[in-house]
Amino acid sequence: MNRFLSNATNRIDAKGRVSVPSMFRAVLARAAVDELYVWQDFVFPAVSMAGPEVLERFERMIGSHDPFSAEANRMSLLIHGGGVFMKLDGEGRLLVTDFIRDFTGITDRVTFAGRGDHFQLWEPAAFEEMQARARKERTAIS
Amino acid sequence: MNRFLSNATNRIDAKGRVSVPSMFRAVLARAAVDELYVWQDFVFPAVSMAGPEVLERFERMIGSHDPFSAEANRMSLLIHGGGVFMKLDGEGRLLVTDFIRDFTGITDRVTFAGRGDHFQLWEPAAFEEMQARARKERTAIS
DNA sequence: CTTGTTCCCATTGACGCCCATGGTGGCCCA
DNA sequence: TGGGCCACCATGGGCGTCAATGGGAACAAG
Repeated sequence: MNRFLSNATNRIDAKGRVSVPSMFRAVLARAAVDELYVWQDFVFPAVSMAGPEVLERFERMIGSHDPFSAEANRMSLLIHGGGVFMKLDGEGRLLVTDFIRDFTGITDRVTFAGRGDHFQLWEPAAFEEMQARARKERTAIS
Repeated sequence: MNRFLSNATNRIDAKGRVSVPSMFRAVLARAAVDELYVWQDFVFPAVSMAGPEVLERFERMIGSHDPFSAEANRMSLLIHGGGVFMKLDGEGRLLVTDFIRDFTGITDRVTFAGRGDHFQLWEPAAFEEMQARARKERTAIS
């Protein structure tokens, strides 16, 4: 399946690197993505990653607004100002930068969470708590 | 019949595997499912399994919301972040991962419970208790 | 020169794939 | 109807491969 699914928690090593779960790397490889667009989530204290086509989608969304509107400005601020490009090393690891740490509260462990067309990096406890809350607040799904 | 019915309890072996009851495997085979969508139930401490079409049903449900809404985000957190794909081994067994254990409390035995269009994995005692409670609280069916 | 970053290589444990065994129930045949 | 044979299911374990992790050394940046 060609989606980002499930969650897994990996350790950050002494150099600040963490392995991206192989399942996610497989999805990226299938889409021939080697440079990741990374942005700070708009709702949760998590950092999201996906191929560059997501950035393009965001930009088209901005483009559909009046470029001088406050709305378009806010969007650009989040999408461009709150985003970076990153690449994985030869072993499929990424460097957990301050950009990621400050926004998520991640220290020594990272929870990767699939979100369909992208995946996210969470501080493990924050992810647990948010998922539990989502389960409670859910309006009937099935 | 092409439904998941009845329940059975199997032992987890030293490598953390457990046989899926042949009755359930037969239903999967008839539906030509070889990759299972597995999700953490939204109500009970059980994980559910079914073919990928269930995930697609969930995703259509998300798709009917504004993709940036908190509601859509919560749903995705459960459906994508709380779901995995799994496959059975050549003997029809599945690996009981931490993803399953942590959520269900399963340790060395698994109760499989048919639920019509899907089936669930329970910690045996939790299943007993929940079934007993359902029997009490049932509102007249017929 | 010092610090942080990237590219390699090493290790260990987990997982996938394969084959083996025992036990139970069903089926056939006498 | 009883006995025995056979098939299938649940379970156990070997072994090769790959993922996750650790660390060295070359390299670039300040």
